[in-house]
Amino acid sequence: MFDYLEQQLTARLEALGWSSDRLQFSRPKKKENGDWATNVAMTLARDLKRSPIQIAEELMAGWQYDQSIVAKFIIVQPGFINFFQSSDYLLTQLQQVLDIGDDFGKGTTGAGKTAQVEFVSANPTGPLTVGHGRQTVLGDTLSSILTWSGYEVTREYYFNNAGRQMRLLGESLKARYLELKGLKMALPDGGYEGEYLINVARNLLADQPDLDADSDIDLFKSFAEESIFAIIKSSLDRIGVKHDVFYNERSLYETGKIDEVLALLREQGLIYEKDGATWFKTSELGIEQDRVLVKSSGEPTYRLPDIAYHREKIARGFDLVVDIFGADHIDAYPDVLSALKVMDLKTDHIHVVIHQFVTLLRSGEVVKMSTRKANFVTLDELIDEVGADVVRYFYIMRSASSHLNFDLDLAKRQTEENPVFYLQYANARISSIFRRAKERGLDTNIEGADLTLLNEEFTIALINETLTFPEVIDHCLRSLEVHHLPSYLFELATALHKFYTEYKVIDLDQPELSQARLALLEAVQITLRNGLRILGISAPDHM
RNA sequence: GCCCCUGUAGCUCAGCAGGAUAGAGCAACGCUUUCCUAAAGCGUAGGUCAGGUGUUCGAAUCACCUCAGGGGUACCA
Repeated sequence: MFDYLEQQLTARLEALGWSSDRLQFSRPKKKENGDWATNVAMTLARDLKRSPIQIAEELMAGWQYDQSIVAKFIIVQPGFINFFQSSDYLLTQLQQVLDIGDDFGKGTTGAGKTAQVEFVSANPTGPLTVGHGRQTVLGDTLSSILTWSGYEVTREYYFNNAGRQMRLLGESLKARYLELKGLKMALPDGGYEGEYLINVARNLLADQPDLDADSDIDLFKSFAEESIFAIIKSSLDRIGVKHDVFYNERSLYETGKIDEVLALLREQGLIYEKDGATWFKTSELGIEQDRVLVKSSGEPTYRLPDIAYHREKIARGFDLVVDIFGADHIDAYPDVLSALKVMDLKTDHIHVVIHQFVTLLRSGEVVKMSTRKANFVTLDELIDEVGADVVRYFYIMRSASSHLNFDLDLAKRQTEENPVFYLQYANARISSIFRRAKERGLDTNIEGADLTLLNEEFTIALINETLTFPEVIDHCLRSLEVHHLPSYLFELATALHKFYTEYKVIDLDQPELSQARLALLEAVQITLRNGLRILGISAPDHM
């Protein structure tokens, strides 16, 4: 209908010699204002120096519209033109949902295109925390939206298993290991104090009991890395996330990509040495101060491999690249982009989604989180407490740019009034009605149902809500914000519950009407299931 | 100091490609179950959209300023 209106109105504007540049349509909030509206008459009023109402009337005078799409249109103060869809159109759309089924809502925006989503990317120094969890679910859900829109998506995890932090980790494990053998040894300065490392040390002791203070640190380091990666991957698995590529930063050194970047930047005269370190002259690129790329110790800072990695992302030819970062990484992003631009690379297709922090509340107190300190809450613990479905929903129900308050007590206490269960219940309710309908001997085959019987107020509302699904997916895609989807599904569930209380689906005296209503419920269930599938939340048939 | 995010109902937050009377959940109060799952539905109450100025026919939405909270501003990642 949108396409039809746009094409029709554009033609009419042009016929009158008026500009169609500012033609736009919106969905009115109130149903008395129709299904689609345009404000074009008001935006033209200034240029044409006439009243919006007059303009609208002249524009629409004598319009012969397709009655299988548009039922009527009205011109109202202060100058809106409101369009009402025909019931033919509505029911045709509904029939299409039934025909398309599991594919309802899929878009073609990304057809034939590739996308890469980088998320989590936590180094293997500790279990995933509640903070990582947000990024995990955000990235995974966004990936699903992209897949749903036709993209071929690569979910990627970038990690670094070398450098100062990993060395500290190895030393921390060594200290824990020796501690278990009764040898008092202090953790290194700034070392990892978390309990999980004691467990890793226990496993190492069981595996290799003969290590001592003189043993090679690399041994501890690699054992720690393997153990912790196993923990991380198990958390990801529990929450239903699977990465396609684990990209090791080290490979950038081995293939010489790091040196290439340095050479390219040097060619541009943007590299200099000072105090034994190698500096990137970011001050020439509009950034406040210069940055160190290689420390005086010879080790690069994280910026250099980040630049090389993103150069590789571009070289790998993705049509769309999305980085999901926590707010603490916000500073690196402009450096990386400016470096890429200096190297004459196109960066328009690289998008960065920055999510704000998760504040965890327990008993009304803010829980401080730090991987290196002992007191943090892991994603695993969170899943243990509230379950994977609830965790996934809570993480994406808010926009990424909002600070997220995750109240553990509330999440646990409220399990029965949780929005997740509200959605799942809507789905289960439909399944239940179908089961009951069969028991009562109704024909639950919806083929050939007479949809024209669906004409009551809340029925129409439910159909409209169902048909909005593709627009919601599109909105998520354009904004790279996934929280619109859970909001929408919640509204759809509300419309369903409302419908359920108003009308009886199973009515043995009116089998045709029952069949038509079952057909509608089928369409609603298709939509709920498709939506929940994207969110990675289960859709049980019983509650 | 500078950069990013945020400020909307008691609480948690949607809405922010400018549109018509600003929404939801929770909390509060009241109502609905001989009938397809009440994990539901309906109603009442609750707002100077942080404050100010500007742009516009029209601003919660855009611009600028101020205030408040969070994050960053490392030869940590």
